[in-house]
Amino acid sequence: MNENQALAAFSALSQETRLKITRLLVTAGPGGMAAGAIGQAMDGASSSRMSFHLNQLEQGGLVTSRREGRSIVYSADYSMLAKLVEFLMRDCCQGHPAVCDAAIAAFACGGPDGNASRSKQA
Amino acid sequence: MNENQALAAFSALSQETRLKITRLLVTAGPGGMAAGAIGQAMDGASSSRMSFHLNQLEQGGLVTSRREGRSIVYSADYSMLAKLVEFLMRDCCQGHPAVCDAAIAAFACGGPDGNASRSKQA
DNA sequence: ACGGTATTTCTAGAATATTCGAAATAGAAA
DNA sequence: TTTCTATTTCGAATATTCTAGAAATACCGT
Repeated sequence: MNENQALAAFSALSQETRLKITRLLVTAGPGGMAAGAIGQAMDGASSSRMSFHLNQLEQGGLVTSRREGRSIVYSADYSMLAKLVEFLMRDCCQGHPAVCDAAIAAFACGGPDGNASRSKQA
Repeated sequence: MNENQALAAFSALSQETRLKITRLLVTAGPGGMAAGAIGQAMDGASSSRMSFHLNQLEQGGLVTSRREGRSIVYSADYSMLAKLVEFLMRDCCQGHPAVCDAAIAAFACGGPDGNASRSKQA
Protein backbone atom coordinates (compact mmCIF):
# COMPACT_ATOMS: atom_id res chain seq x y z
CA MET A 1 0.00 0.00 0.00
CA ASN A 2 1.39 3.37 -1.02
CA GLU A 3 0.80 6.80 0.47
CA ASN A 4 -2.00 7.78 -1.89
CA GLN A 5 -3.91 4.60 -1.22
CA ALA A 6 -3.53 5.18 2.50
CA LEU A 7 -4.74 8.78 2.16
CA ALA A 8 -7.80 7.60 0.26
CA ALA A 9 -8.48 4.94 2.88
CA PHE A 10 -8.12 7.35 5.81
CA SER A 11 -10.31 9.83 4.01
CA ALA A 12 -12.96 7.15 3.52
CA LEU A 13 -12.88 6.24 7.21
CA SER A 14 -12.98 9.83 8.44
CA GLN A 15 -16.74 10.18 8.05
CA GLU A 16 -19.26 8.86 10.53
CA THR A 17 -21.63 7.17 8.10
CA ARG A 18 -18.77 5.51 6.26
CA LEU A 19 -17.09 4.28 9.41
CA LYS A 20 -20.37 2.69 10.44
CA ILE A 21 -20.86 1.12 7.02
CA THR A 22 -17.36 -0.34 7.22
CA ARG A 23 -18.08 -1.88 10.58
CA LEU A 24 -21.37 -3.25 9.32
CA LEU A 25 -19.77 -4.83 6.26
CA VAL A 26 -16.92 -6.36 8.24
CA THR A 27 -19.52 -7.95 10.48
CA ALA A 28 -21.62 -9.04 7.52
CA GLY A 29 -18.79 -11.21 6.24
CA PRO A 30 -17.59 -11.99 2.71
CA GLY A 31 -21.19 -12.38 1.50
CA GLY A 32 -21.63 -8.65 1.97
CA MET A 33 -24.88 -6.70 1.91
CA ALA A 34 -27.02 -5.07 -0.77
CA ALA A 35 -26.87 -1.27 -0.97
CA GLY A 36 -30.49 -0.99 0.05
CA ALA A 37 -30.02 -3.13 3.14
CA ILE A 38 -27.03 -1.02 4.14
CA GLY A 39 -29.14 2.12 3.69
CA GLN A 40 -31.83 0.64 5.95
CA ALA A 41 -29.21 -0.02 8.61
CA MET A 42 -28.06 3.62 8.38
CA ASP A 43 -31.26 5.20 9.75
CA GLY A 44 -32.83 4.66 6.33
CA ALA A 45 -30.52 7.13 4.60
CA SER A 46 -31.47 8.23 1.09
CA SER A 47 -30.31 6.09 -1.78
CA SER A 48 -28.24 8.82 -3.38
CA ARG A 49 -26.52 9.46 -0.11
CA MET A 50 -25.72 5.76 0.28
CA SER A 51 -24.45 5.59 -3.25
CA PHE A 52 -22.16 8.54 -2.58
CA HIS A 53 -20.66 7.05 0.57
CA LEU A 54 -20.38 3.53 -0.83
CA ASN A 55 -18.55 4.98 -3.80
CA GLN A 56 -16.16 6.83 -1.49
CA LEU A 57 -15.46 3.59 0.37
CA GLU A 58 -14.87 1.79 -2.91
CA GLN A 59 -12.52 4.57 -4.08
CA GLY A 60 -10.74 4.20 -0.78
CA GLY A 61 -10.34 0.52 -1.55
CA LEU A 62 -12.10 -0.58 1.62
CA VAL A 63 -15.06 -2.28 -0.03
CA THR A 64 -15.80 -4.04 -3.30
CA SER A 65 -19.08 -4.35 -5.14
CA ARG A 66 -20.73 -6.82 -7.45
CA ARG A 67 -24.10 -6.92 -9.12
CA GLU A 68 -26.38 -9.67 -7.95
CA GLY A 69 -29.74 -9.68 -9.65
CA ARG A 70 -31.14 -6.20 -9.35
CA SER A 71 -29.15 -5.47 -6.22
CA ILE A 72 -25.59 -4.32 -5.92
CA VAL A 73 -23.86 -6.10 -3.10
CA TYR A 74 -21.02 -4.49 -1.19
CA SER A 75 -18.46 -6.41 0.86
CA ALA A 76 -15.59 -5.34 3.08
CA ASP A 77 -12.17 -5.90 1.53
CA TYR A 78 -10.41 -7.63 4.41
CA SER A 79 -7.03 -7.73 2.76
CA MET A 80 -7.16 -3.99 2.16
CA LEU A 81 -8.11 -3.34 5.76
CA ALA A 82 -5.21 -5.52 6.85
CA LYS A 83 -2.89 -3.54 4.59
CA LEU A 84 -4.16 -0.32 6.11
CA VAL A 85 -3.41 -1.53 9.64
CA GLU A 86 0.01 -2.59 8.44
CA PHE A 87 0.58 0.78 6.75
CA LEU A 88 -0.35 2.59 9.92
CA MET A 89 2.17 0.56 11.90
CA ARG A 90 5.01 0.29 9.43
CA ASP A 91 4.93 3.31 7.12
CA CYS A 92 3.12 5.91 9.16
CA CYS A 93 4.49 4.99 12.57
CA GLN A 94 7.79 3.69 11.25
CA GLY A 95 7.43 0.44 13.17
CA HIS A 96 8.03 2.37 16.38
CA PRO A 97 7.67 -0.09 19.30
CA ALA A 98 5.81 2.43 21.47
CA VAL A 99 3.09 2.35 18.85
CA CYS A 100 3.20 -1.08 17.25
CA ASP A 101 4.21 -3.37 20.09
CA ALA A 102 1.84 -1.46 22.36
CA ALA A 103 -1.06 -1.75 19.93
CA ILE A 104 -0.48 -5.44 19.28
CA ALA A 105 -0.13 -6.14 22.99
CA ALA A 106 -3.30 -4.21 23.80
CA PHE A 107 -5.19 -6.02 21.08
CA ALA A 108 -3.93 -9.44 22.17
CA CYS A 109 -4.45 -8.64 25.82
CA GLY A 110 -7.99 -7.37 25.45
CA GLY A 111 -8.63 -10.31 23.17
CA PRO A 112 -9.56 -10.09 19.49
CA ASP A 113 -13.18 -10.44 20.56
CA GLY A 114 -12.83 -7.84 23.28
CA ASN A 115 -13.38 -10.49 25.98
CA ALA A 116 -9.94 -10.52 27.56
CA SER A 117 -9.55 -14.16 26.56
CA ARG A 118 -5.79 -14.47 26.56
CA SER A 119 -4.23 -12.98 29.66
CA LYS A 120 -6.98 -11.51 31.75
CA GLN A 121 -9.84 -13.31 33.42
CA ALA A 122 -13.19 -11.73 34.31
CA MET B 1 -10.72 5.51 22.12
CA ASN B 2 -14.30 6.23 21.09
CA GLU B 3 -15.76 6.70 17.63
CA ASN B 4 -15.49 10.48 17.58
CA GLN B 5 -11.84 10.39 18.57
CA ALA B 6 -11.19 7.86 15.84
CA LEU B 7 -13.01 10.00 13.27
CA ALA B 8 -10.92 13.02 14.25
CA ALA B 9 -7.74 10.97 14.02
CA PHE B 10 -8.59 9.51 10.60
CA SER B 11 -9.55 12.96 9.41
CA ALA B 12 -6.19 14.29 10.57
CA LEU B 13 -4.34 11.53 8.73
CA SER B 14 -6.32 11.91 5.51
CA GLN B 15 -4.30 14.86 4.25
CA GLU B 16 -0.93 14.53 2.57
CA THR B 17 0.92 17.23 4.50
CA ARG B 18 -0.41 15.99 7.81
CA LEU B 19 0.44 12.36 7.09
CA LYS B 20 4.00 13.46 6.31
CA ILE B 21 4.20 15.56 9.46
CA THR B 22 3.06 12.58 11.49
CA ARG B 23 5.73 10.38 10.00
CA LEU B 24 8.34 13.06 10.62
CA LEU B 25 7.35 13.49 14.25
CA VAL B 26 7.27 9.76 14.91
CA THR B 27 10.81 9.57 13.55
CA ALA B 28 11.87 12.62 15.52
CA GLY B 29 11.12 10.86 18.79
CA PRO B 30 9.68 12.10 22.08
CA GLY B 31 11.82 15.25 21.91
CA GLY B 32 9.71 16.40 18.98
CA MET B 33 10.43 19.29 16.62
CA ALA B 34 9.73 23.01 16.59
CA ALA B 35 6.95 24.20 14.29
CA GLY B 36 9.44 26.10 12.16
CA ALA B 37 11.67 23.08 11.66
CA ILE B 38 8.67 21.01 10.65
CA GLY B 39 7.71 23.71 8.14
CA GLN B 40 11.22 23.60 6.67
CA ALA B 41 10.91 19.86 6.23
CA MET B 42 7.60 20.34 4.40
CA ASP B 43 9.02 22.09 1.33
CA GLY B 44 9.25 25.26 3.42
CA ALA B 45 5.50 25.57 3.77
CA SER B 46 4.17 28.89 5.07
CA SER B 47 3.91 29.33 8.81
CA SER B 48 0.15 29.86 8.79
CA ARG B 49 -0.29 26.70 6.78
CA MET B 50 1.86 24.76 9.23
CA SER B 51 -0.05 26.18 12.14
CA PHE B 52 -3.32 25.08 10.55
CA HIS B 53 -2.19 21.51 9.94
CA LEU B 54 -0.44 21.14 13.29
CA ASN B 55 -3.61 22.31 14.95
CA GLN B 56 -5.64 19.72 13.02
CA LEU B 57 -3.22 17.02 14.15
CA GLU B 58 -3.49 18.20 17.73
CA GLN B 59 -7.30 18.23 17.51
CA GLY B 60 -7.06 14.71 16.16
CA GLY B 61 -5.03 13.81 19.24
CA LEU B 62 -2.07 12.59 17.22
CA VAL B 63 0.43 15.17 18.42
CA THR B 64 0.98 17.30 21.49
CA SER B 65 2.66 20.68 21.79
CA ARG B 66 4.61 22.57 24.38
CA ARG B 67 6.24 25.97 24.39
CA GLU B 68 10.01 25.91 24.65
CA GLY B 69 11.58 29.34 24.64
CA ARG B 70 10.18 31.14 21.64
CA SER B 71 9.50 27.95 19.78
CA ILE B 72 6.53 25.66 20.03
CA VAL B 73 7.63 22.06 19.94
CA TYR B 74 5.35 19.35 18.57
CA SER B 75 5.74 15.66 19.35
CA ALA B 76 3.95 12.56 18.16
CA ASP B 77 1.62 11.05 20.75
CA TYR B 78 2.68 7.42 20.57
CA SER B 79 0.03 6.16 22.93
CA MET B 80 -2.66 7.79 20.83
CA LEU B 81 -1.27 6.26 17.66
CA ALA B 82 -1.24 2.87 19.37
CA LYS B 83 -4.86 3.38 20.38
CA LEU B 84 -5.76 4.24 16.82
CA VAL B 85 -4.17 1.03 15.52
CA GLU B 86 -6.03 -0.87 18.19
CA PHE B 87 -9.30 0.89 17.31
CA LEU B 88 -8.87 -0.01 13.67
CA MET B 89 -8.37 -3.66 14.55
CA ARG B 90 -10.87 -4.07 17.35
CA ASP B 91 -13.70 -1.57 16.86
CA CYS B 92 -13.63 -0.87 13.17
CA CYS B 93 -12.67 -4.35 11.98
CA GLN B 94 -14.36 -6.13 14.87
CA GLY B 95 -11.23 -8.15 15.60
CA HIS B 96 -11.80 -10.07 12.40
CA PRO B 97 -8.88 -12.50 11.94
CA ALA B 98 -8.68 -11.90 8.19
CA VAL B 99 -7.79 -8.32 9.06
CA CYS B 100 -6.06 -8.40 12.42
CA ASP B 101 -4.15 -11.65 12.36
CA ALA B 102 -3.16 -10.94 8.77
CA ALA B 103 -1.95 -7.44 9.60
CA ILE B 104 -0.01 -8.54 12.67
CA ALA B 105 1.53 -11.43 10.76
CA ALA B 106 2.51 -9.18 7.85
CA PHE B 107 4.01 -6.66 10.22
CA ALA B 108 5.95 -9.29 12.16
CA CYS B 109 7.00 -11.09 9.00
CA GLY B 110 8.23 -8.01 7.17
CA GLY B 111 9.90 -6.95 10.40
CA PRO B 112 9.09 -3.80 12.37
CA ASP B 113 12.01 -2.14 10.58
CA GLY B 114 10.86 -3.32 7.18
CA ASN B 115 14.00 -5.42 6.76
CA ALA B 116 12.45 -8.87 6.89
CA SER B 117 14.45 -9.57 10.01
CA ARG B 118 12.36 -12.38 11.46
CA SER B 119 11.46 -14.95 8.86
CA LYS B 120 12.93 -13.87 5.56
CA GLN B 121 16.59 -13.50 4.66
CA ALA B 122 17.91 -11.11 1.98
C1' DA C 1 -42.99 -4.61 -24.39
C1' DC C 2 -44.45 -2.98 -19.74
C1' DG C 3 -44.31 -2.03 -14.89
C1' DG C 4 -41.84 -2.49 -10.68
C1' DT C 5 -37.68 -2.69 -7.85
C1' DA C 6 -32.76 -1.39 -6.90
C1' DT C 7 -29.27 1.65 -7.58
C1' DT C 8 -26.64 5.18 -9.82
C1' DT C 9 -25.96 9.64 -11.99
C1' DC C 10 -26.99 14.45 -12.43
C1' DT C 11 -27.72 19.17 -10.68
C1' DA C 12 -27.60 22.35 -7.24
C1' DG C 13 -26.99 24.22 -2.70
C1' DA C 14 -24.92 24.27 1.96
C1' DA C 15 -21.21 23.17 4.83
C1' DT C 16 -16.10 22.31 5.52
C1' DA C 17 -11.44 22.34 4.42
C1' DT C 18 -7.33 24.40 2.55
C1' DT C 19 -4.44 28.10 1.39
C1' DC C 20 -2.47 32.77 1.54
C1' DG C 21 -0.89 37.22 3.31
C1' DA C 22 -1.31 40.53 6.89
C1' DA C 23 -1.72 41.54 11.59
C1' DA C 24 -1.44 40.05 16.43
C1' DT C 25 0.90 37.63 20.33
C1' DA C 26 4.80 35.72 23.13
C1' DG C 27 9.30 35.32 24.46
C1' DA C 28 14.50 36.55 24.01
C1' DA C 29 18.09 39.71 23.57
C1' DA C 30 20.10 44.20 23.35
C1' DT D 1 11.88 49.50 26.09
C1' DT D 2 12.89 48.47 21.56
C1' DT D 3 13.92 45.04 18.32
C1' DC D 4 14.13 40.47 16.60
C1' DT D 5 12.48 35.71 16.10
C1' DA D 6 8.80 32.16 16.27
C1' DT D 7 4.25 31.15 15.93
C1' DT D 8 -0.66 31.87 15.96
C1' DT D 9 -4.86 34.21 14.64
C1' DC D 10 -7.72 36.65 11.38
C1' DG D 11 -10.08 37.60 6.94
C1' DA D 12 -10.86 36.34 2.47
C1' DA D 13 -10.58 33.36 -1.74
C1' DT D 14 -10.88 28.84 -3.66
C1' DA D 15 -11.71 23.98 -3.53
C1' DT D 16 -13.73 19.95 -1.83
C1' DT D 17 -17.25 17.30 0.60
C1' DC D 18 -21.86 16.23 1.82
C1' DT D 19 -26.76 16.14 1.17
C1' DA D 20 -31.17 16.04 -1.26
C1' DG D 21 -34.42 15.30 -5.06
C1' DA D 22 -35.17 14.22 -9.82
C1' DA D 23 -33.98 11.75 -13.72
C1' DA D 24 -31.58 7.90 -15.81
C1' DT D 25 -30.05 2.99 -15.94
C1' DA D 26 -30.27 -2.01 -15.12
C1' DC D 27 -32.51 -6.02 -14.07
C1' DC D 28 -36.59 -8.96 -13.20
C1' DG D 29 -41.29 -10.79 -13.66
C1' DT D 30 -45.34 -10.73 -16.35
